Amino acid sequence: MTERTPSRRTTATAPPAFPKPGHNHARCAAEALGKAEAVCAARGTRLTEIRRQVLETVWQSHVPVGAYEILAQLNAGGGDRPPSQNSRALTARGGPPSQNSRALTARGGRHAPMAVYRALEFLMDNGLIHRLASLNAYIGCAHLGEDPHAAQFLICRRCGTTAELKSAALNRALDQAVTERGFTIDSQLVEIGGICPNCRPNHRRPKS
Amino acid sequence: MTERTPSRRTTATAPPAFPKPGHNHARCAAEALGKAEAVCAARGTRLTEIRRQVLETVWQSHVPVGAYEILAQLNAGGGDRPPSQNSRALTARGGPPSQNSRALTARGGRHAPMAVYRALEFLMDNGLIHRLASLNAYIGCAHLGEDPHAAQFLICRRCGTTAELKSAALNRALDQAVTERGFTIDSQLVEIGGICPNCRPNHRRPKS
DNA sequence: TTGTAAATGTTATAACATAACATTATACCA
DNA sequence: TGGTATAATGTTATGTTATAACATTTACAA
Ligand SMILES: [Zn+2]
Ligand SMILES: [Zn+2]
Ligand SMILES: [Zn+2]
Ligand SMILES: [Zn+2]
Repeated sequence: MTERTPSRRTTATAPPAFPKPGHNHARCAAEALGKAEAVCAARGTRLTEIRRQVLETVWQSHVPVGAYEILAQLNAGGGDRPPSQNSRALTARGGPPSQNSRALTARGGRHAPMAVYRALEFLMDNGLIHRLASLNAYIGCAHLGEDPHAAQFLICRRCGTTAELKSAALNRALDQAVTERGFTIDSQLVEIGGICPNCRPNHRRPKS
Repeated sequence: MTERTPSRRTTATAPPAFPKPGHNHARCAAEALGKAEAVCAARGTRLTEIRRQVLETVWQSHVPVGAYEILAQLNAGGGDRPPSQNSRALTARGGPPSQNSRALTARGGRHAPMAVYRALEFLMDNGLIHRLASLNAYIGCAHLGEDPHAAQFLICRRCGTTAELKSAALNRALDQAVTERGFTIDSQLVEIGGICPNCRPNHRRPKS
């Protein structure tokens, strides 16, 4: 790999900045929902009410969200949820002891876990969300409308914010290292944990 | 077992071959156990009986194994190893292993899940095994004795055989792609699914 | 010996996910 | 429009993976 010289030319892809704390996230979500509609229309699949609700919940932030947390939000009244704190990626699952999930399945909420998992499956099948195996959680796809793609993720262990990376160089390196061993890739899972630029203000930036 | 003579001597970097079906795996396991002893001795940690049993179970093949499968094998007398030097009466409740895991915790097996998870935690902390997040399963570390390292895994979806890769080039590419975004890596998770050379005999080899 | 830290035992439950079948909604055609 | 096939959702139950909390035993050495 050559040295990265910060050339002024805007040749390559635009700088995919890590999601910043103050950004207009309502716009992220609105755009994502809009594109999701388009994707489903193009594919002839139906973005039903519950699927849309789950997708909205996933897009409430750039922090991955677990299936049962989605369920809780749906059952707590769906749309006008309070800006609840991230419960993942922090050391503890702070907060009051969650309700008994078995009780929820019986009666008490409007939806059972199956409803959420089915919606998540649909959204993944249609390339609208990704699952993060290291967290057992889900996040909206940052490259909607593109073909199903292998993605990499950067997960901040402090704030939980997760960015989707689509590095061609990384994919090349991966492909080469693997092919050398006679292996044929079907799927890849790349999840990088660490500290994001927002959580380490005095980080060394590639000065531009 | 078609004896494929290793015709040419490898010239360049020794290709860390994917584990072959007919290889002398008893040797893999024996070596791993031996090195594990050394590692623990060097670190001043104790490779106790149950930890050794779990490590042996993990090393029974190159296919990752789940915690509850390890538990079942332990409780089935899996490693029929004489309990040497352990005066602790093994609370000998004989009896057939139940299917129900909850029953196991109560009574019926010799160990509860906690015992296995604790052993797994110890083995991971000491760099003796890795956890595969995409499978919720565990595999012996292929680079024992080296410092705690970031590893990548190639997982055959047909035979389950999993190889540990330690590609410097891949790590470089990863590091660059991540650093460009101002991210600092703590941990990495790279799990590649696909077909291994043993399961695709007519693959194109880098014939030299 | 005896105190202490490490290890293990024990019980309970949390957290994540799927199987199986019933019911309702939707689309599409006659 | 009505019928019917399919998709979607509801419902109940259970499977699978992992951890919390506290009791007891063991190893080790002062
Ligand atoms: Zn945003
Ligand atoms: Zn952060
Ligand atoms: Zn082997
Ligand atoms: Zn294979």
